[in-house]
Amino acid sequence: MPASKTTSTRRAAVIKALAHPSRLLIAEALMDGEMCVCDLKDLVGADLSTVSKHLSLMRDAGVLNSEKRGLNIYYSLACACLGDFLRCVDQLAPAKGKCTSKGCC
Amino acid sequence: MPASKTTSTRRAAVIKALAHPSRLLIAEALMDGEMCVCDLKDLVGADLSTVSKHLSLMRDAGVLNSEKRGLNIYYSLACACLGDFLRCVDQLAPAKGKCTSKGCC
DNA sequence: ACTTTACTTGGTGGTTTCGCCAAGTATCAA
DNA sequence: TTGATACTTGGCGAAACCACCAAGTAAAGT
Repeated sequence: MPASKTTSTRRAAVIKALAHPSRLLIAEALMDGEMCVCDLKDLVGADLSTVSKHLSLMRDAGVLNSEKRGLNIYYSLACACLGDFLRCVDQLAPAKGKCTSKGCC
Repeated sequence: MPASKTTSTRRAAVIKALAHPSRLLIAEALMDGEMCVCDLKDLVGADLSTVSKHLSLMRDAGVLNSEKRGLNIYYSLACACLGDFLRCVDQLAPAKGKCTSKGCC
């Protein structure tokens, strides 16, 4: 069945939440487990408010969950499937050449 | 191993190429096989120049291939992995609720 | 109550993206 | 070679995005 326009729009909103270097870096880091905002700030190296806005955006898109414990707010991946997602991305943007890795295309 | 900033930037560039409703719609349509620009124009419902620019962007990002045959230029997916990619996206943005489908999370 | 720490929200200016129109290129047919 | 079709490229205004600063909120310690 062909995808409808509304389906594509909904999916694109999720993809957009990952389509920024800092946001993707955050998501990749969270694959190893939850982190608080201050740790992610150090990772990204941007202003705290900037990181916070990235995190809110990703949470609103459904990519992240957040939980407050004491003074800290811990963010975690909403879904463990990010690895498959990135495997596809890396096939599309190989370091060199075109889809030469095993099992690709 | 943790992802580096340059890795995230390279990946984000690919993801960005799919992070737009019209571009994603195009990619989804091409899962069923190649199409020429004029067919994709009808699918998207935008100006021909707009569609052409979306296609160029996706090709430059490595998502699409293009081949000229006669007057037409046929675009096709560069990688068959898009299905896995979208499966993950749909888990992140379920129509309702949170990751309730089988095999998710 | 006051301070500190951790984070969010509002605002702002600079950059990027987006979609259309107009003009250009390339291929094929007559 | 003239014309038609298929697509690309340049340019422009409108909208969205991004990163910082400043100010606000919330929990915990003193």
